[in-house]
Formats: sequence, C-alpha cells, structure tokens
Amino acid sequence: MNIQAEQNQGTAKAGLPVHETVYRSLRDMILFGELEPGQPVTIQGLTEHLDAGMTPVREALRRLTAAGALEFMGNRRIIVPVLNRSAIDQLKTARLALEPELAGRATALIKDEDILAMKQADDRLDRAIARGDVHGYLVENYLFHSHLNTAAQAPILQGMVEGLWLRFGPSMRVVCGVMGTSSLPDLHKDLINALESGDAAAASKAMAEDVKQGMDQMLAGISDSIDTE
Amino acid sequence: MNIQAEQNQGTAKAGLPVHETVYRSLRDMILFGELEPGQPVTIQGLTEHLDAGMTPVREALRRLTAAGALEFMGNRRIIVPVLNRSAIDQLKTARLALEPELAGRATALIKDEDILAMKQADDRLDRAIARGDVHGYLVENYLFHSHLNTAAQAPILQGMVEGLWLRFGPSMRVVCGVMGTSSLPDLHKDLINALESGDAAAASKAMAEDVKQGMDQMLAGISDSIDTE
DNA sequence: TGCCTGTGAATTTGATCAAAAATATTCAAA
DNA sequence: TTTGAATATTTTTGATCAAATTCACAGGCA
Repeated sequence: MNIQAEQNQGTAKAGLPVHETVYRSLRDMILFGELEPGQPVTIQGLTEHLDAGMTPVREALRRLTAAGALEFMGNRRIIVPVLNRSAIDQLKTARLALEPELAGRATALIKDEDILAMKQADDRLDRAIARGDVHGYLVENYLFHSHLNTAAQAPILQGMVEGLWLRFGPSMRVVCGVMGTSSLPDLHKDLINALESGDAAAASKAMAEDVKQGMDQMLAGISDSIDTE
Repeated sequence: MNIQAEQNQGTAKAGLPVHETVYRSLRDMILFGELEPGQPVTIQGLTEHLDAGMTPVREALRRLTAAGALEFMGNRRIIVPVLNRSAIDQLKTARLALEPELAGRATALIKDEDILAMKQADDRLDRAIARGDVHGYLVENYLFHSHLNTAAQAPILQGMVEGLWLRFGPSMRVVCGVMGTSSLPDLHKDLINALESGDAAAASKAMAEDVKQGMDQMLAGISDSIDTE
C-alpha cells in the first residue's frame, strides 16, 4: 500500500524519511497559499528554510514538478506556476470531470462520522471566512473536500484531484485575497444534505456547482492579468 | 547581440541533463511494456543498466512514483504496480472523462498534416498487429493517441492523460500478450473520419468507444488474477 | 518460536563541477 | 563628460557523484 497522503497534518512526525516530510511541507505551503504565483523556488533556499539536505529537497521538488504544482523553466529555474485563462479552463474541465464523480461514488460509502467531520470542517470554514482568515479558509475548504474524496474509496481518482488542487492552490490565495470570499450561495450545505439523504445524483450536482463557482471566481479574479501564452 | 544566449545554445545542444534522459528511458520502458506488473525496480540495478549515477536515477524514480507509474511499497522498495479490478475501473472512468474531451477539442484545431501522421501511425499499427509485434503495436498506438492529444492544445489535460497511460502501460503488455489483439472493430478509422469531417461530437464518441474497448479488454484479461485490496 | 546479527539496498550528507544570473567594468559614441 | 551597450568578473544555484549512515529483511542460534 501507499503510505503517502495519510496522516499528514496533526501529530504525525515519527520516523518518516526526510524527503517525505520535505514533500509534505512543500505541498502544504503550495496548497494553503504560502507561495504566490510567479515566485521562484530555489533548492538551496529550501535546504536552509526547512533545515534539510539537498537531495531530499531535490526529490520533493521533482515530485511537485511532475505533478504540475511547480514549473520547470527552460533554464534550470523552478517557479510557482502563473495560471492563464487557458490553464484555469482546463483545470475547471478536469475538476468537473472528476470531482462530481467522486462525490457520487462517496454517497453510498460515506459513514456518519465522516459526514460529521465534514460538517465540523464546514463550520470552521464559515468562522474563518467571518474573521477574514484566508489561510484558515483554504485549510478547512481542503479538509472538507478531502474528506469527501477519501470516502469515495477511489485512490487513483483522488490522487488526480489532489494534483489539480496543487495546481491552483497558489492562485486561490491571490483570488481570495483580492475578493472578500463572500456573497456565495453555500453549496457545501447542499452537498451535506445530499449525502445525508443518500442522493448520489444530488451530491454530484452540488459538487459540480461548487467547482464551477470556485473556478469561475478564479477566472474573474485573474482576468485582468496579461495572458502570456 | 546577446553572446550569452549564443554560448548557451552551443553548449546545451548535445547534452540533456542525465536525470531527464534517465526519466525518458524509464518512461518508455513502462509505456511500451518492457517492465511487467509486480516486477521490483531497484535503484542500483538501474544505475548499472542505464550507466548513470545514483542521484539522477533516484529523481527519475521519484517522478514516476509521483505519477503513479511506479509504486512505493511501505518498506523502501519500488515495484511496477499490479492493477486490480478497482484500479482498472478508475482508470477507465478517468480516461472516459478526459480523452473524449481532448478528441473533441482537437477536432477544430487539428491540421491536415497531423491527421496524415495519425493515419501513418495507424497503418504501422495495423502492420504490427498483423505480424504479431506487440511492442510495435504499443508504440504506434501511443503515437496515434499522443498526436491527437497534442493537437487539442490543452497541455494540462494532456499531461493528466499521459499519467494514466503510464499507469496501465505495463498491464497493456500482459493483456496483449495473452489475447491476440484481434477481432476488434477499428475505431481509429472512425476517429479519423470524424476528424476529417470536422465532427467534434463524433470524434469524441469514437474516442470514448476506443477507450471502452481497450479498458474492457484489459479488465477481461486481468479478471483471473486475485483481487488484492 | 523468538531474538539476534549479518547483508544488502535505500537514504542522506557533503564535496565538487558546471552553468546561469547578477554585478562590475571597460570602451565607444554623443 | 556622460551615457549606454558590450564584455569580463563574481556569485549564486543546479547537477552529479562518492562515501557514510540508516534501515529492512533473512538466516542462524538459543
């Protein structure tokens, strides 16, 4: 089995290989908006920032670039990708193709305790929004979706979706930073209702709407920047 | 003008970085059936087989494991993944979600020369089947699809699809080896026709059928093995 | 059976080399 | 004299390798 992607946050610290811990740190930095699009990522800068050797950092960067979470410039520089309209459109297409499917699959499999955890994450999400805590919003939103995706018991599809989230993570922060994360109809509640009534089609639909809402918001927020192919 | 740029071009011409060449070698080995599912992949075995240092091999392996093309066992062993029914089902779902979309997008964008190249690949594919050349079949089949996917000008979606192909590459060989790759209605021809008449919906449909055919064949070929996990 | 040790592979470090960016410098033209 | 571009120098950074360390598994021994 695959040990990665399990027990990432919280009290997990024991005995993992260094390259794995470095990978998770970097992944969280990308996912939760601590890196901004366009920012260069140097390998030596990370060795001292994370207090790790060069090789583990290299390997973590390889994994992230392979997933598209970081971009490899022609000369040997690595940067956080800047998404243009085409990229966002593709990400929206991919998310709409996969995440509603996962939501539908999860409906029949999800347990009450998972739904409870999702509700709690959603509550914390609302409070984060109310207090203007962008980082908290990103974390809880991820946890909410991650819980659902895990419940679908489709690790390959789930992995693909997580790769997508890694791609638009940094741009999420920019978007949320600009617009106040408000005035959005709460599709998470609809999703929860669908899960509780066991309506797979409704859950799938709600997820599709949530994805559309998020990606369209992102498109709007990015539209002013220049579209460099 | 810029003498630095000239110097760069001159020196960078012959030698791609080692980790990149190692990655491509390994990717081709996986894609075209030179590794079989379940086979262990040792890092030291590759260093001497590919005559490369240890670090580049490590990094190439990281990229492949990140993409799911190789699997990281709990202990620190790496193997070529063995696909169970659930994995094949997920791959089928993902392919059906993405590849018809790419085919549809490509229809309006593809150039005559690209269609010609696809026809030629398809011809070589037919000849490879006729002569029982499994490796040739895999190569030409990949080239055929790769051409189409490239034409869609959606690099993110294309990258996701290539990741999927990496996952089922090794199992393709097993399937093709067992059953004689025959008696299949030629959906590639339908696809070409759809492209030539500019019918995006038909191209999308043909691609969906082709994917279904391939993955169902794979499911049938694997069905006798034990369903672990 | 259960513990212990040996073997081999993976992991990690540190050093070294090469390449590219940043900076300083020189020279020519206005 | 000043300005600007071309060139030389410095510095940063990435790529690679060889050695040392850590870890997992297997076979021997009580």
